[in-house]
Amino acid sequence: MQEVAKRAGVALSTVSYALNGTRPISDDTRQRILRAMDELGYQPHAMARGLASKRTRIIALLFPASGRGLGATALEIVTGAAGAARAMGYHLVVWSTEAHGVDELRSLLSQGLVDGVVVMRVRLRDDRIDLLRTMDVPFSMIGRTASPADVNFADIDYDQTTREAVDYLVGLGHRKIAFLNHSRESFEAGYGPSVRAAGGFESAVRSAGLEPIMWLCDDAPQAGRQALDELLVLHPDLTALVAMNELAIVGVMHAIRERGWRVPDDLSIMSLVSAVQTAEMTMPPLTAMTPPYDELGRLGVDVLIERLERQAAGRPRPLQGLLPCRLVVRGSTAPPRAATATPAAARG
Amino acid sequence: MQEVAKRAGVALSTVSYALNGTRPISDDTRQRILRAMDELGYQPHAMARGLASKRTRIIALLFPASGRGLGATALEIVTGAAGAARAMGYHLVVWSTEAHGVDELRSLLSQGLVDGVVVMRVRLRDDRIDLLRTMDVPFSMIGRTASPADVNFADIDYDQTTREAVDYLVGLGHRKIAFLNHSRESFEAGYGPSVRAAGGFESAVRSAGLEPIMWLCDDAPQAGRQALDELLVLHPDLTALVAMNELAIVGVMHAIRERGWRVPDDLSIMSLVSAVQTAEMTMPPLTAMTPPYDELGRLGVDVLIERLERQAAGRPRPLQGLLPCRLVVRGSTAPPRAATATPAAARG
DNA sequence: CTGAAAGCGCTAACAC
DNA sequence: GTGTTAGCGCTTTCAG
Repeated sequence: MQEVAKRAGVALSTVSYALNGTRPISDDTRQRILRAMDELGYQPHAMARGLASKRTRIIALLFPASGRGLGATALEIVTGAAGAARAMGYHLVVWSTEAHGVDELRSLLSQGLVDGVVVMRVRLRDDRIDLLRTMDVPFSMIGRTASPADVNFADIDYDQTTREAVDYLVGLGHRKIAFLNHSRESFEAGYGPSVRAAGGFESAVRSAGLEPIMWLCDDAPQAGRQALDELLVLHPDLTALVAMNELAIVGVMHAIRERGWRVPDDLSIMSLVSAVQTAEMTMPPLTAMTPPYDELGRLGVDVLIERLERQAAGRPRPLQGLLPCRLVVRGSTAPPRAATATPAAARG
Repeated sequence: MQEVAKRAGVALSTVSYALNGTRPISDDTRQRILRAMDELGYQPHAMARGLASKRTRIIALLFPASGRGLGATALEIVTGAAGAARAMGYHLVVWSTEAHGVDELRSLLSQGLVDGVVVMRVRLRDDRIDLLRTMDVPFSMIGRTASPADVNFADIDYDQTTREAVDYLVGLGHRKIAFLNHSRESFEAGYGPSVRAAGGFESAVRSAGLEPIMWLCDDAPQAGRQALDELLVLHPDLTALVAMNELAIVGVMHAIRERGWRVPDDLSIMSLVSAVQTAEMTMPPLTAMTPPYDELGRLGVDVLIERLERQAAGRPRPLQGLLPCRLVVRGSTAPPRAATATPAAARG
């Protein structure tokens, strides 16, 4: 740094100011400094900066170690988060502390390595969030706790997403649409996605003048099969199904085939929050509301850094971003058959 | 730290030595120090340690930003790597520099933030590896370049994995087994997995006294369909198929259904390097050789840290770990039908 | 804007 | 083992 200063013909402290923008610097001087840095291939030493400034420019991403149930999903979030951090001049460390619990998180935080934390996969009641609050560590969430009023977060707009899915099906002419939600446990536990999607479904269906049909279903092929059978007993005139559960959909589609029906001719299927990769693993590929997971990761980091840099003094109001899923039409949806004929009769 | 020393009744430097194990310390003293640290809730400051010791205890994971083609896979590697790093007292930062290229990587490395790098998804010829070599940054690879002789790496044992798959099918009684490999381009480019799997297939099949049938196929349902049709023209008595390509398998299975055949009765299907999540997305779920991706990530970190800590002076010899996939039998494989009847005739 | 200087919290060398 | 001390490479304050 001394060398840079010398080469640019300025004081060492001026170089520092130019680097952090801590103090205004004339454009001419800044250019000279930047050139000097370039010529010498100078890169500020991250640790020294961190030690001196008490701002490490490192943030942590807390993610679930469990893995199952969120393969491609979580990766996209990580990718998006890493990209956003990088773009803002931050580094992203990953901490998968779910296994080791809150104590480990506490000790990690005490090391002073990170300026803030992005918490993935928050639960409605979340120890990690409580800890972050009491330790007064800046953080943002991807997802929401039960009471996120004063916190920066990024989440999927489940309500809006479900509405759009229903609207699309209604637009195709469907009048009898069922919603296969997550499991009963998660719904009754108040799990955000389940609850908000249910709300969106009901209001969208009602405003189309239809009757809401919701079914709770575990995420397994066998559960999906059974759900379809039961649904068709109660509503034999069903023409479309919206589902939150990818593995359940596999079962549903198989059950449909066994009846001699076809997707989408006899029943349209729509996957609700489904990553590209899984939507294309079925035959036909699934029309889906695809979540912008990378943007979600990006936004999670953005709101944290916003909090870090601009909300340092006086907290204006939390930044909360809701991202809707994007409709991707593939092969599993179509207008319903003529209402007069049942599928079996129609083909028979 | 001063406080810890005071409370334990020792010198500040002794606390430091106890912390890093830089110098032998009596058990009694160590216990007193540890207790004092515990009581005061002391945590060493990561950045200060890093600055003073020139060892940051942070390593970077370089991963492909591209995302597609490796959803759940890559996540498991990240998870495994993060866990291993954590267990060894390291932090893991993620750098997805593929987009920004080698220049960005260079500047990242110059910041002195990391002690070493784990490179994911290495290509046969890889700029990133070249850069790491010239900058003399310790690194390990997950996967292999063309000439990995002197480097620490962790990779899947494709050869062994393919052998085991073939052996399993031969054990079931199959005598006519085809191998659906990756695309022609990747095979001809010498892409490691394609080439090594092909080698394993050929040698396993030959040692069972059978004829190797390999087909190159893009990773898309349509390509899979076509491949199956073509294969069955040339080898109508095929009873089993081993495939590297998950999306191609989707097409294969669909083509089989359209012929009125069933999996596994008329044709056994085996997925070669298939994550759990995708293997369970089909009906029937796929018997697969499942890669231990989390262990791969873990091992990648382990061999890097080994290099960092023990190979500091005098490089004994590189640590190179090959992990075989694990056979998971699901519903897509079975003994072949009696060889005398073709499937169609058998059912007709 | 300059130049000098005091840390940031630790490591590691030194003399004892 | 102890106690002391000189940095690590930067930020930031201070007087000019």
